[in-house]
Amino acid sequence: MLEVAPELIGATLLVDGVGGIIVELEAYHHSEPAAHSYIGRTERNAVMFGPAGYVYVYRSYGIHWCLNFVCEREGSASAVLIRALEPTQGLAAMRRRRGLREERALCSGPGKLCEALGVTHKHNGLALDRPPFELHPRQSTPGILTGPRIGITKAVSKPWRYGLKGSKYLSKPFN
DNA sequence: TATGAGATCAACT
DNA sequence: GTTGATCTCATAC
Repeated sequence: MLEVAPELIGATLLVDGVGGIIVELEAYHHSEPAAHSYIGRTERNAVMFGPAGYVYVYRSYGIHWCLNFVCEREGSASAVLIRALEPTQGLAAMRRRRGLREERALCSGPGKLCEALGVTHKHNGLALDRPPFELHPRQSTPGILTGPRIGITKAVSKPWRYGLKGSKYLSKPFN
């Protein structure tokens, strides 16, 4: 999973033809307390215990949705949280859903990203290679930054946050 | 610019 | 009953 996560940086994610380039994500593994799958399989996180290439969506703070890709590794439940995109496709649709905002604020965070792409719990458990999802591998290897994860209260120090170097669309800058 | 509160709900204890 | 992988807006420097 830690090998797969950086590969997704620079890839293009589309939902129903709307989306962009993944510029930031975080890795979660069920062996560390910050992950939802840490405690074990429950109704909510069941998708993470399934095969790779599926989407896990959950509600955060009662308000927002967060989008994850399941990355199976040796049968363990692991996933990457998609934290930010660089919007490239369907800008008009994203603005309509998010309200009029500056472009760099459309997808610069997990909750914003889901709202912009129209992702909700209805997408939980869907396959990444089937409609409405589309995932295109990147063409070249970009500069990748790593750092501690954001917005969690456990295992804060693990440097499992990945970002696209120099991107203006990160939820928060890397140091 | 920086900090702080409020929104709002599903899953967990 | 509590908590959280968040965001936005208001108020205070």
